[in-house]
Amino acid sequence: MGRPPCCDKVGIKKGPWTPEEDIILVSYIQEHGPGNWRAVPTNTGITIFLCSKSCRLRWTNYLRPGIKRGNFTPHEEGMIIHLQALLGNKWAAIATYLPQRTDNDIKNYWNTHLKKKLKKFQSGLEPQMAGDPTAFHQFASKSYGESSKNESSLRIGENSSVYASSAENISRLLEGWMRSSPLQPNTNQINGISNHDNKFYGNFGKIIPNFENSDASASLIQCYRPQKMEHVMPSDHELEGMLVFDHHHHHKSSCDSSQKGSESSGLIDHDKACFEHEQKAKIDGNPPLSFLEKWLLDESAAQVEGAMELPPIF
DNA sequence: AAATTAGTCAACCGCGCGAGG
DNA sequence: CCCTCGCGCGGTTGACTAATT
Repeated sequence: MGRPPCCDKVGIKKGPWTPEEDIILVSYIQEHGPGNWRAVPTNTGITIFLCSKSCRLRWTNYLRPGIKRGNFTPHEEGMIIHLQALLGNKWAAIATYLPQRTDNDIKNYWNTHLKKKLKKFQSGLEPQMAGDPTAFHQFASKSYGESSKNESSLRIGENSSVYASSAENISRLLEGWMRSSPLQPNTNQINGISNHDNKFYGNFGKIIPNFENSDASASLIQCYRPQKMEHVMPSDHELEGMLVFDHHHHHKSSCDSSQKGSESSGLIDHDKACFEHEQKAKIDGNPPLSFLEKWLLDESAAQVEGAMELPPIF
């Protein structure tokens, strides 16, 4: 079908996204919820804007609350390897198991890191092992299983408790952020954040009503200060709070799954994908996700592997 | 210090699918 | 049925940065 019509219009700007555009997009989504992307460019009141497709992409891959940036943990790495072996290059499906990561992120990580690792791994294998498609998978299982012991909070089966943590965390964090804003002259460096930075982020609050207490604001701030934010909101505890947004929608989407069509509740792509994937899997005769989850998260996954017909990995 | 190469990742593009007319 | 539209996905590109020469 090609490019969406809105992209062909003369005067439609293409990326990269500016902070101002991000703010407008976030504030719009805050008000209307994600979805109905077609309407976003026209309703934002800006004539020169990015096409709806770009808006959706920017939101899902960058601005959406709860997105974790930075290095992948061994646990996440292991999960990706597991899931890639199971599902193939179904990055969206894989991303449903890593709620904090986007499909784009996972795809990039696979292409830039894991592919290389795999190559290295295979070249370092004994000839007979190199031909064994499960070898890398087993290698991943090991690291995945070991890291799992220390990262139980990331387990899918316990996601609900993770997500159920209070959103107040974000508010508190943001309060701290906004308080140390430009009007306080002598706070040159707070947690590595300069006055200039404070001024910049403090201004978000002026532009967007209730910005300080919004999930999106946390995400937006994180986007623009990825390194320094590690000092400010790095902990899993605090990140958990950000996930409340996702969980709320996820729960909603699961409960409201009977509501067909383009409901304005603003289903997040990820939630939709998760639900659809599960339905699809049931239809296709693939193991339902609940089973996969169990299998994936079972620390004795290696034993199960033997019982389960795995598709060739590569 | 400058030039070159390699690595990373945000963003774009093309395609397919489903819904609605 | 057929067509159009909106959306989502996977592959790819290209700008930027870091590392190396």
